[in-house]
Amino acid sequence: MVQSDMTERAAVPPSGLVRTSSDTASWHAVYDGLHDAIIRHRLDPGAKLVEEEIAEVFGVSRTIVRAALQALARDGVVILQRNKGARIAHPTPDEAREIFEARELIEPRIAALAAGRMNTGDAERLHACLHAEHQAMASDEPREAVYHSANFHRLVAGIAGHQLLSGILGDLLSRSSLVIALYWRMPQALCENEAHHAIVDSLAAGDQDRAATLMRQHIAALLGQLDLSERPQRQSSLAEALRDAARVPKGTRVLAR
Amino acid sequence: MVQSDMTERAAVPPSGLVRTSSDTASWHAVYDGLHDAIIRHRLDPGAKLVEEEIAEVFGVSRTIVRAALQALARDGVVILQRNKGARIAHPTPDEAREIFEARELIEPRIAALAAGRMNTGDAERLHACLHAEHQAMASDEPREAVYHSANFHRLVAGIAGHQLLSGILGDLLSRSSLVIALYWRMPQALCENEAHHAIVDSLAAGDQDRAATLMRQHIAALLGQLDLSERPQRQSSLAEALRDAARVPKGTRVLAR
DNA sequence: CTTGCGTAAAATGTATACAATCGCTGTGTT
DNA sequence: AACACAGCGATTGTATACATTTTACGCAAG
Repeated sequence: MVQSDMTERAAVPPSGLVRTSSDTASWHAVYDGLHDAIIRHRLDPGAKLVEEEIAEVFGVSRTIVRAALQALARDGVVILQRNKGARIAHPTPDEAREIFEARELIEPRIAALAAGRMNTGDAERLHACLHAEHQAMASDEPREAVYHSANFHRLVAGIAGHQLLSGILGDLLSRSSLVIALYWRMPQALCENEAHHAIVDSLAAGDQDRAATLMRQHIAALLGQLDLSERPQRQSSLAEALRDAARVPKGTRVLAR
Repeated sequence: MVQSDMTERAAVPPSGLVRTSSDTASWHAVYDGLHDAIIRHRLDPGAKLVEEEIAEVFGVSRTIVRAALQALARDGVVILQRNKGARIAHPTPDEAREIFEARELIEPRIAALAAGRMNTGDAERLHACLHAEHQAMASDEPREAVYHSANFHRLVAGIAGHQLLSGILGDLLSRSSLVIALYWRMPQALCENEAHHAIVDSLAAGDQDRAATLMRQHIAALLGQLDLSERPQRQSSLAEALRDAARVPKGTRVLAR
């Protein structure tokens, strides 16, 4: 879904019409590709992002890649260190807590707003999302399930119709994805998408108070399922914990499946 | 406070030591300069920002300026349009409402957190800020007063000790500055910094509930003092409303006083 | 006087070249 | 064997050149 066949350079347009314009900034493609790879856990927290490699994969110059990395850095999913390059963010337990505290503050309001603006199409989309999440679970693909779970929250935010809060929450959800990759306790694998079902019900019923309450409880429960016991400083600074040698064998093209 | 004497080029370091390192990204200087100029209303909403001009003022290449502009765009204080360049953002009434609604949600929580972490130094700084605001008012400099007013909220956020929420609020405050420039009803000029005094009192008393309540009421009052009656689409798209001909006479160096 | 078009100037988009820095590796010393 | 350090390759930082696009201007036709 990232890109079709970017291994071979500039991707010449099929027809004669060149259409060089495209009113969206050209780094959006790189941004989207990296963002997707990050929140779907195809790149691990802390992983190094080398500009040249990314540029080659997407068939653009480092100029464009840098713009994309800077945007991702402002989203909080990438960390930029001067002269040291870019890495996938690696939230500390404190940061993880702050992210979920912020969600606990914002999402109940979003749920309440959404409850007041639901239409049939919205309900349909929410159910489709829940179905996808359930199916991923059934297929034993927890990564996909977590991804769809986050999408559920994005959908609700879209329904709420508050551009600003939706945008803020979007960033929080992206970072939540990193937090889950790091601190999620798998044990009770079948989390509790019951919560999502209950939220959909309250939304469909237009019950703003109940939607807000359920959402707040849901976020609190999620936070409770994280293991935020202080690990040591974690890789980086101590010989980089063997340079991730195990998970990225050596010259593995870590991007582009 | 932005820069000392930027009319003449690159600001050569005073001593022989060149100090090329500086672990902060080099576009920060440009970012800070522009950001300060924007939130202090030295640049008006909607104003064009030409890369080459800015580059000349700060003595850097367009590469750096572009990075700064992109960062400002993600803050929501600058708008980037492909092939059309950058402009100071010009929030619509809807966006203005959303900004203050978000503040109404977030700032009470921040106030409550701050009330639980006050120390004497904090109280001192808050009082100093209030004093600066009052003095600016007395000197008939409403711009400065509004600036210090925003700083008051930034200070409270700093005391709260929640990095994430502070960061989010920082962006909201920057955008609020634009909203105020556009929609503030001056009539009752001496706004009501009584509200700020009352908030400081509740913070110093460590009364979390009262701090939260007062803050919520304060934000609501601010929102009420805006005139968000729908103006037409406002400049841009209709011959740019004469290209600001009135306020920027022609080749005026709009930056650098 | 207005409208339309074509050319020129200005501004932005992108790639590339080169400089600066980092981090690894191998060599020598204690 | 452990450590320090010099050198080199890899990577990032910044400026600049060039392509593309927008915008401004002038001239002619209606």
